[in-house]
Amino acid sequence: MKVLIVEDDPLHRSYLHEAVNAALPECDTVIEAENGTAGEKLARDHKSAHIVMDLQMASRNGIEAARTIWKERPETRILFWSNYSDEAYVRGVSRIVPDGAAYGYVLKSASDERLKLALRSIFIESQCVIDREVRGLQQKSLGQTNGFTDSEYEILVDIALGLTDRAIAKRRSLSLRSVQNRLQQLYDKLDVYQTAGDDHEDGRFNLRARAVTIAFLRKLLNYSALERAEAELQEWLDGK
Amino acid sequence: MKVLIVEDDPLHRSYLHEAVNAALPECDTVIEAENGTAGEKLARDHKSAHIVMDLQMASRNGIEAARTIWKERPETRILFWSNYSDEAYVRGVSRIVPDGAAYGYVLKSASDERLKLALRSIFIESQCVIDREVRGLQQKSLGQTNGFTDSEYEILVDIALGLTDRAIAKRRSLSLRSVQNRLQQLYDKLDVYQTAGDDHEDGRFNLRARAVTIAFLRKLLNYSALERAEAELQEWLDGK
DNA sequence: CAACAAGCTGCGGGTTTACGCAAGACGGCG
DNA sequence: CGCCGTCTTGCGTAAACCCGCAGCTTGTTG
Repeated sequence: MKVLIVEDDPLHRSYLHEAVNAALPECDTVIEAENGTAGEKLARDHKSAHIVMDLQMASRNGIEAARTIWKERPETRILFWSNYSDEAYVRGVSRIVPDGAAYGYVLKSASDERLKLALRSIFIESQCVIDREVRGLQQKSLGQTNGFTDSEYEILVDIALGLTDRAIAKRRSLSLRSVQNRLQQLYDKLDVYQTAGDDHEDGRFNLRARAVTIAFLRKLLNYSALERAEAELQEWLDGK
Repeated sequence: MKVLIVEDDPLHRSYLHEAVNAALPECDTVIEAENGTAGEKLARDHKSAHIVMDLQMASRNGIEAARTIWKERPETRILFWSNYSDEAYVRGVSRIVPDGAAYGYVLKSASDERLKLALRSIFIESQCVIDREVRGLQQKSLGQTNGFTDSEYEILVDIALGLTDRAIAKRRSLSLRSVQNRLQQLYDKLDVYQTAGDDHEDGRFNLRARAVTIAFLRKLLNYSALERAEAELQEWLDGK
């Protein structure tokens, strides 16, 4: 059994290496990549079906790498090992995991024990292991309570990219008015109107920009999500 | 001589601990804090004048911690040790360093050697040590070439926060028109108009939102900068 | 099938933005 | 001092945005 570690921080990488050795005696080879691009290549070359992947790497982040790897061989088991549980990451991951694939999401702050357990569960037992904290987010996020619909999230991304209403309408094949409807929905959910009783309309916000800000502060968006969205946008722009 | 390490990743913390021991035999005590708040407290209690500080910590980030520490004792020597050289960080740091203070900025990707050298230079020789890569940014950023004026940066932050033109005008004591002038200046510099010959006005951007996006993608802004700006904004809102 | 909720769309109008034009204000500099 | 560049401000306009109102299309449910 082979395990591929994709992680750009050398300290974390060697820590992982050790953890894998300790948790998986049945593993005979451990290979390492220090960024997403190299990770993809190694995964392809070695046909390795067991990967531990950092999100947030400089060159090509974990989500992108995972997506292409899963596209080639959906049965690959991937354990995401991340510093953060930003909703943006969680959403990004659950968007790309193939049906029935075994994967995991463990925070770097988890104990050695927890990490080892997750390694065994996923790689040996083919079970999904999602960190408790992440799980909470997932439920809230994908359930409708206080969570965002896909369409809401979609426009959020679109305005974060800086598109005009008209451009969004074109991209998503909607009428102008529908786009604006969704925007209002979004504004409601993000509670953008928090001015808390300003008598004289004084410190009003620019709703569109404010929504993006709040989404960022709440980690609904983060750099990585923006980056991916921007790439998709460029693709679309080129396509037509 | 005492050294305080403020760093939330345990692996990095122990690595630093070792590095300090190896580089500074004259150091007899090393204390550790795992977030900014604890770091401030320890710095105060121990009157420690030598600090290694991570930027980007969950609870209270390095820039904030450094600011309050320097406010209390400006002669403190601080070595910032960060994963990234985002312009937002660089600008944030150079904004708070007191006149004549010795400080350093070293990237986590630097070699052991470089780190140890920096530790000695700053803590023993009281010299500033700025990572080459960071230095480059600083020059470009603070020099006028391709860099952003303070007023430009200010307005960038204001629209990123989601303020309206009117609110910005009030906050910065400007006329509406001046705010809009500065915005245009900003749009120019950020090169927001990149649509590269769209015949039929098709995929136009919302300039205001797009500017923020581009700033984020270029790391002129990041989460930490936004967070700080938001805090300042709330202060201002409460104040009047 | 009727009833109803949820989403799409057009119309209309009040506000905010983006920006050209042009008149001061201020700070060097020969 | 007069000239010049930079910054500020007001006026005015076209476009974009926010959003209430209302008619339609669907999918769902009793």
